[in-house]
Amino acid sequence: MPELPEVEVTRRGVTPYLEGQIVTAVIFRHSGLRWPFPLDLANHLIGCRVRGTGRRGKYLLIHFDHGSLIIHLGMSGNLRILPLETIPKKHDHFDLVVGQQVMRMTDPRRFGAVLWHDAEKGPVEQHPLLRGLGIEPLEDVFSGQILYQQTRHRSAPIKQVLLAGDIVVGVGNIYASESLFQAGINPKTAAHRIGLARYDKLAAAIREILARAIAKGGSTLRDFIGADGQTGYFQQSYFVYDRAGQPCKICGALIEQIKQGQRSTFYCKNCQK
DNA sequence: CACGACTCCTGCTGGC
DNA sequence: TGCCAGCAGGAGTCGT
Repeated sequence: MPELPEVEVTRRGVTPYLEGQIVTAVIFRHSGLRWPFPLDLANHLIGCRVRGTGRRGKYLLIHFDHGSLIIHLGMSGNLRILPLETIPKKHDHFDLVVGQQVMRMTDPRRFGAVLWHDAEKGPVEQHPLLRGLGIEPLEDVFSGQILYQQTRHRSAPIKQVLLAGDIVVGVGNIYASESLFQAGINPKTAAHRIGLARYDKLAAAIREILARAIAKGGSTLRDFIGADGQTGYFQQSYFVYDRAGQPCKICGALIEQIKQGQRSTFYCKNCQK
């Protein structure tokens, strides 16, 4: 269910239940997801106090004095806060028990991850998975100028450069199509052939679309489940994503669907040049 | 360095 | 109605 907005909404949802609380149990019900679980995690965490949470791209961070838990939700993961006695279901793989609540991770496709980063190895931002990540799209330093500078040697289509995450993080397959539509840029355009003015529009579009999705509580994803278990009302608010063959909401031309790097891209031939 | 193909896994949908 | 190929919101890794 990820995309940056859903991860951020999840982070905000679980934070009040975690912050300042003492971990009383850690339970794994599977040997691992994308990578093996840190099976000795209980030794690191039981009796320790959660200092706060954070996020880097689509990685959710739970900070302790001596290190950080790194959680990725993959394609199908979610975190929920549940009463202690809640019986786990088939794809519930990881529990972090804090006080009278359990933070439970569910992930049917198991593309997610749970990792431990020890503070002795330096700040968590230096973790191998986080080190190479691009800039945060909602921070002030993100701009069209950055996109322009960083793409001068990138001949790949702009859609794939956005998804790669090494220039800007958190723009997933849905919001990549949506932002390119809003900026009027054809997703097939080679990144180094796009000028500063168009990158200014793209940066603004990315920022606006992600911020709006967060404000709506991540409800723009069909099966997004928030930390409180609310499924959110799915609203058909996309301009192009998943609308192949339907009329463009701006010009009426039919929305095209193509494949780029094994992923579907949706765009309007007429509005995006 | 940059790019593109491949891969992990389960569940659901659409076409026959 | 039933079956099954194909596809799904991610992203690390490897070969070129």
